[in-house]
Amino acid sequence: MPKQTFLNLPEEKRLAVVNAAVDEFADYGFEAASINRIVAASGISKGSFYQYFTDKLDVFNHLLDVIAQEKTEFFKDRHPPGANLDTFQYFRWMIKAGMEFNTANPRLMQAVSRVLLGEGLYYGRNFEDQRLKSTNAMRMMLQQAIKSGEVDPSVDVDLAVMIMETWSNAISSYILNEGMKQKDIMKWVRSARTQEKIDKLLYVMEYGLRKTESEFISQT
Amino acid sequence: MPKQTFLNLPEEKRLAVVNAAVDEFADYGFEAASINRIVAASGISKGSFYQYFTDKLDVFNHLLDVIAQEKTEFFKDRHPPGANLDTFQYFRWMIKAGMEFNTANPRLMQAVSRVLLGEGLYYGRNFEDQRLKSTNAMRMMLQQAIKSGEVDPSVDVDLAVMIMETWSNAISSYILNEGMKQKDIMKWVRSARTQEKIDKLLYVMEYGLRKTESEFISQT
Amino acid sequence: MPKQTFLNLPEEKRLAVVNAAVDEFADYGFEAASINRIVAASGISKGSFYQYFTDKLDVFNHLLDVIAQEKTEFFKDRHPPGANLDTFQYFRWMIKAGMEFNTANPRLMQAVSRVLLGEGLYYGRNFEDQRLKSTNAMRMMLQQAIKSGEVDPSVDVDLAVMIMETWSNAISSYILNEGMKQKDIMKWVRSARTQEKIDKLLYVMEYGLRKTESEFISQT
Amino acid sequence: MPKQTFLNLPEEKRLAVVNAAVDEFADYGFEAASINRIVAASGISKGSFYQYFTDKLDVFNHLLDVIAQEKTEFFKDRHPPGANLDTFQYFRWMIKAGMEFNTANPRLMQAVSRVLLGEGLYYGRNFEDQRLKSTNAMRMMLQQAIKSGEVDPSVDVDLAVMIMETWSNAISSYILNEGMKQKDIMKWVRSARTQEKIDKLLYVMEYGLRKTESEFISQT
DNA sequence: TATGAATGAGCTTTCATTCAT
DNA sequence: CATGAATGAAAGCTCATTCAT
Repeated sequence: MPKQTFLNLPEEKRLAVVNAAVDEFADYGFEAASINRIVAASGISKGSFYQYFTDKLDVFNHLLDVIAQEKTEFFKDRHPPGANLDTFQYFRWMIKAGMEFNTANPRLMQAVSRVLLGEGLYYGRNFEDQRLKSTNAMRMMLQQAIKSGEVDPSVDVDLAVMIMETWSNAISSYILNEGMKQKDIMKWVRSARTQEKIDKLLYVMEYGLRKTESEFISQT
Repeated sequence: MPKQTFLNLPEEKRLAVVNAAVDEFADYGFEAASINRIVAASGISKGSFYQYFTDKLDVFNHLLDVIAQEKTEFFKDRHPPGANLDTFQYFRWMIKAGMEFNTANPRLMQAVSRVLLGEGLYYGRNFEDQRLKSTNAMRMMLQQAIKSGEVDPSVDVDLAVMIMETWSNAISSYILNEGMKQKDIMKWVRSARTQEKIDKLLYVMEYGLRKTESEFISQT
Repeated sequence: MPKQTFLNLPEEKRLAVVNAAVDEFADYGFEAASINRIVAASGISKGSFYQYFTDKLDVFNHLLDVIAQEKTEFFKDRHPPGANLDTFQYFRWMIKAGMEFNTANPRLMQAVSRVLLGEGLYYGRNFEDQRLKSTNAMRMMLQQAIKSGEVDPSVDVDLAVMIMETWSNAISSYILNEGMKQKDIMKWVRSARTQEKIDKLLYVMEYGLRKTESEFISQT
Repeated sequence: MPKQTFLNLPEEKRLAVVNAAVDEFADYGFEAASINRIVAASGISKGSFYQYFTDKLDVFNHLLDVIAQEKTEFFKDRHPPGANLDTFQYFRWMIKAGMEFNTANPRLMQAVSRVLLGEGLYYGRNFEDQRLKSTNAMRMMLQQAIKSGEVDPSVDVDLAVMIMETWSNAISSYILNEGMKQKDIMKWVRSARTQEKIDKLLYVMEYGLRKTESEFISQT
């Protein structure tokens, strides 16, 4: 939650700061990120930094806000292909849309996921809210699917969420790690070969879960 | 590879240093870990530290050695239950044994996995060897299983390895993150509820992969 | 090239830093010079030092700049006595003016020449430019003298430059080393006895070179 | 003056220490030379070092002793070519013999001359004795030449010695600096081109002094 | 509101020297 | 005699943060 002074800034300046922060967190992680380097790269003064943000965590939190805004913008005109998707079809669409989003903002997502997943902050002190928000979405998605009869009500929702979360994170990491090595990440992601690999990964999860729906993930 | 001076140390002192390093890396990650704090916590002088190790990376590498030693010791009397395990049964045993090992050395594993997985070092500059060694073991396990007819030869080995690696890391993280919140981690891991959760996770992967053997992960 | 922050400093403070650096380099040479001692002697904080300069080499480079400025100032009102000097008369004037300059800034010159000549930096990695600029000036002086017919064209320019450089350095060292032992260095330099000694040294070079023009330093 | 324990050492070990010290002083100068590196390179223990020498200065002093010994050995079978050399012929022979000596022990001479000339120790606190011994030799050479009628008694002996010292140092530096860049320093020194250059340098001095003998360096 | 100089604690690393074995 | 572990001071340098302008 940056201070109002930052939000009043002209967009150009604000973007310079955000980009510098993204590069810094992507390259160094949270603990090793240097405010000195961020202000040097943004072209703002050190004094200004402390009038925009209270500390390092505050800048990082702003990146989460930026993602939220970008996501809203990104998904404004993007809807699931049809209304009769079952839960797995919907999840598959969600993952692929997420991939597109990551691909459109690779450094931003790299920065944030490095910190959240990599540095343990995700499961740690801060950001628990952030994570709960995300898993709650999945949980609600599943619960609604159960309610509407799409999914077997005996499924252990918590466990299914954990699997989906793991799967989603793994695919994200794969895209960002491998993709950053490519010349044209967008082209690489959309290539038949990459899409096929992702498809297979999703099928593994889907059939694993389908099988388990009745036999293994039933409540006990 | 710490210097000989360290290896000559009385065990008590050596353990003090290792424990301090474990705590430091577990709490701060690699980049933010402070040698100052390590020496303060070990009760050795800063000069001594640099007679034991060449630098921060050297201490960390020693933790990997310690794990290797502990693993050798741990698995000395622990063998797969029976000789006729199929690959998935073997992987299940491997994961469970790994869980037991992690549970016996939670801080050590937390420190190392935080750095390797979390800080991008694993997929980055250093430690690529370390990772390849681990994935190669899985790949060989699968290949041998295919050769011996246990597993459908149409399986895409690379993809299956990636899934197993993801699964294995996810379970490790789950155990370490959730387990560290418990009063008695050992009791928690061995509880029926936790074991059941892990079983289910493994079944999801197993049935996902089995199904895919013929239909999805076939070579194209 | 110190940072702008240093150049913005009030003169008093800037001089304190420069003087401290001069003393440090004069007393310890480049490698053994301690930034800790410089900041202690200047009364600035260690943090400030690194806001003024990037590193030790940067401070030292600034001393070269200071010399350049001082020289400009010093030679503003000092011109060769007459227009019809032959090359040796000009070189003699140059050396004597240089002596006066050294005498006016003895510690500064001592610091710089100790590092440049003494520590091998002059002939080594850094500062090669600095040296070439100086020898090139001598070379051009000679070449122009040859072109204008003042000096025998058969003179080996490179060798003559080497001699003049050696001579010039030797006289500088003599003045600085012997002069620093005197109570009043200015008085000592201007004394008839010292001036006579310098004159004789210069005559030795001059007659040596004149003689060699035709017989010894001819191109072969 | 190393302790007796060092002198009792087997030659092999003694040489290892001397060579390590030579390399260290040649590469880093006196102030920046590291005893740590010397002991590491010699293969002796740090404790032993302090049983051989009292401190850094002590090792360096030993190098001067080594030079003295080597010189004695070197000049045992080397005598001036004939008995009727005038002073300048003798000086010329001396310089050339010195060059041969330097060429035979380039690193040793480089180490010592870097420290003595370069680091100001020569003219500074220590080593004044060393320098006086060397200039006294020249002074006696000149005085004896005057006494025997070879040289004009009106020569200012002090000044002539200063010139010869400067010349000698300059030639030494030239040989060591340029020579170390060559593949085969011995071959380079003995090449016609190098010898000619040295000859010319010496002629400049010689004719300069001869001219001055009667006219400029006469006592006043 | 913007600035950027100032700061001292902290960083990793190397140092010369001692001393118990 | 030989050893090498131990040590604290000091090295060069970066840090997050404050505050007067």
